[in-house]
Amino acid sequence: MARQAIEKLLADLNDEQRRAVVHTEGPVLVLAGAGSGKTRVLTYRIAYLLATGAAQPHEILAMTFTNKAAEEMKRRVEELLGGGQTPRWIGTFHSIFARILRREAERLGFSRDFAIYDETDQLSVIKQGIRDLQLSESAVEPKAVRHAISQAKSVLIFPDEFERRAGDPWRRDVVSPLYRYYQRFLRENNALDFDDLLVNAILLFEQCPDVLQSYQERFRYILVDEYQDTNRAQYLLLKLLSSRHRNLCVVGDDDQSIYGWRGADIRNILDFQKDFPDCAIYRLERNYRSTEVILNAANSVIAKNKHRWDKRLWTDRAGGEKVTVVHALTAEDEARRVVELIEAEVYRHKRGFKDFAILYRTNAQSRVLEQALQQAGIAYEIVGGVRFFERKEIKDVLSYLRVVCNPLDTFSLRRIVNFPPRGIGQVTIARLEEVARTQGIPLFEAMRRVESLPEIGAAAKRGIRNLVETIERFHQLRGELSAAEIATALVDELGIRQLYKEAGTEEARDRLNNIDELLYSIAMFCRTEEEASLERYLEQVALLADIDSWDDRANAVTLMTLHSAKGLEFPVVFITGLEEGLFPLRTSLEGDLRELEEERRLFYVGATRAKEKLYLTLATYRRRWSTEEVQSQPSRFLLEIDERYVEVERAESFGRRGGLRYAARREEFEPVVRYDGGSPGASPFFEGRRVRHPSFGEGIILRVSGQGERMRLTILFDEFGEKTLVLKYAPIQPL
DNA sequence: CCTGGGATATTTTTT
DNA sequence: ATATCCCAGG
Repeated sequence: MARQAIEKLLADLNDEQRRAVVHTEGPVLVLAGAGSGKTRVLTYRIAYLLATGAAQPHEILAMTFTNKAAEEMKRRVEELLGGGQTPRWIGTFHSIFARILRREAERLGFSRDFAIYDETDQLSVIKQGIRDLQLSESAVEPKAVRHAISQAKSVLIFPDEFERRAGDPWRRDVVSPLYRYYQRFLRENNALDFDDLLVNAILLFEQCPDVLQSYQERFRYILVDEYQDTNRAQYLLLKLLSSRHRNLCVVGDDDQSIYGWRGADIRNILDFQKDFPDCAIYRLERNYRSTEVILNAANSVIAKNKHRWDKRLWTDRAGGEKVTVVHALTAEDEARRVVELIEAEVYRHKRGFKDFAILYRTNAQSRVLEQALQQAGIAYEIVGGVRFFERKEIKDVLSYLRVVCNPLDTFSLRRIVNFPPRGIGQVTIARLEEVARTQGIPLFEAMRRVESLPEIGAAAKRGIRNLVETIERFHQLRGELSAAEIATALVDELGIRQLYKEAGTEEARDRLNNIDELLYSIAMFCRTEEEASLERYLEQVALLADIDSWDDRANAVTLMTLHSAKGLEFPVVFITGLEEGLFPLRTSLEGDLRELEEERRLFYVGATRAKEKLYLTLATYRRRWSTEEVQSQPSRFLLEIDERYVEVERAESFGRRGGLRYAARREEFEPVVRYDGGSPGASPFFEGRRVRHPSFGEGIILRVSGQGERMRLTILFDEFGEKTLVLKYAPIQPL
């Protein structure tokens, strides 16, 4: 490409960015603060490598954290180079190695149709293991076991070693046998979980040096985004793949490491310098995103972390509006106030709804916010939460497709065996499983032999015969028809749409719509992908992140978790639920300091998403799941912000009457560091207050007794008369 | 032996 | 508020 074009490319960058881009040979570590243009460095680096002819598109491997980031990177490289030169190997660790494993599956002794198990699948396997191994069901927490197994895998500890190392009884007698069971189950079902995608890639490379060598040769340049969130297995993969050409460029920020609970290991940055002593280090410390006020406020909080490298982010966007802290009484008030503030911002600064993000620590917080936005008629989009692909009807169809691909997937098979209902109940399934176990064959094989099984009733036999026939027929068709054709024909033949249509309820209509949406998504996939097999579609779905399905062009307010917000930016950001116990989350306060520091980094990530205005909101009263109401103290993060950058709004009254009134006194936050101090503050429930109960309707409080969650209310209901209810158990709402 | 209704337990973040 | 579990009816 012309020298001119290359110079034009480099002209877009500042000095430090440019140095990081043109330093193409050898190991490079880029320490890039929030908003310092690290994605820019990566895309320009790829464009530079291609423009200078240093690399062909297929010789570049780029790892991102989400599929969306990968798409974005491809798009921007194309934009810079005018298309036709897009690297094919840009993606998440999981999708890249899933792809490599499909190519080489046979070398590891499983077939390339392997299923990818998500968390729900994993939990079901573990639950079954608890039953099969006759462990005490009440004493074992499946989630904890899943987590322990996942952690072990991410540092490459397999069942044998796990057993040897298991110190405490829980690991020795519970996790260890379950881990063994779990791995066997996955293998028998031709399935891999997320961790296996990485672990097996390592095993593949270790066992087949020729395979490793071919990929080492191929990938002359390797780039990694969000390096601070990689785990041990990912690090090893990078080391293996880059050892031939040693052109490995990683970009990260230790202050934005927020996936420690998933095995991300900050040591990866330290070890990078140890393993590549000749590595070049570039620091990007100029922030282009936020105002000085926002940046300094965020910096003052993150500075409280002990375990970090000192660095000083700066910006030339001097001044800016102060960060506004909004202290509401209840979560509902908080939501209403957020909506009011959005409306005011739209009016005052002529903003569009897509300029706003509302962030929270837990998905459960989204509901109240959603309701308030709905009432105000503001368009919004929720990222994550109840995921589309986790809805029952979607999982049903996907399970069918999975079984059609891979009949060994007993787990999906069991899910669909009686959907739509075909007269096969638990007893029949149990008997078939018994047959499978005693004969040492997969469940599907047992079902194929149903004719010769006297213990199965005639009606059930007919159902099973039917199911087996359908699956085998579609399994055959896989080669001839596209994924979309198979899915449509299958849904048709099973009468699933019919089923929901006949039900006629609101819920059934939703489900029907979701099915149609799924079929449409498969059709789109077939149109855009080169290799649009059913396997590839299922893989893509399994590896989808919440953020991947976010439509960033819609003019809507975005609601999402702080984790999902990583890497994004918005003119106006609300961080909600800033209460001790919620953010930072209670569990992080009980564990060691590192967990609290990770929460603080999460706060830092959230705050640095804002370009022009940051709001921090909290409520004194919040319901955790449907009934229990907790009273909380302001988050310590609020106290840690340098007060020069903050203004405070505190709601004094309960709302609507005359609007909220505010006092701007920071002392109101002064420290109550413990979460469950339980000082009796203002409760929303007092004599004379009108309230609503879902079954008794509206009423007025006559008497209040007790404190906190044991508070008892005597209420005179308009229609049901006088009743005494315990607040903890009754979903009573103030009006 | 299957089905459906009601009771019960369960929420941290996610590839 | 939702998914899973348990029991009674068909």
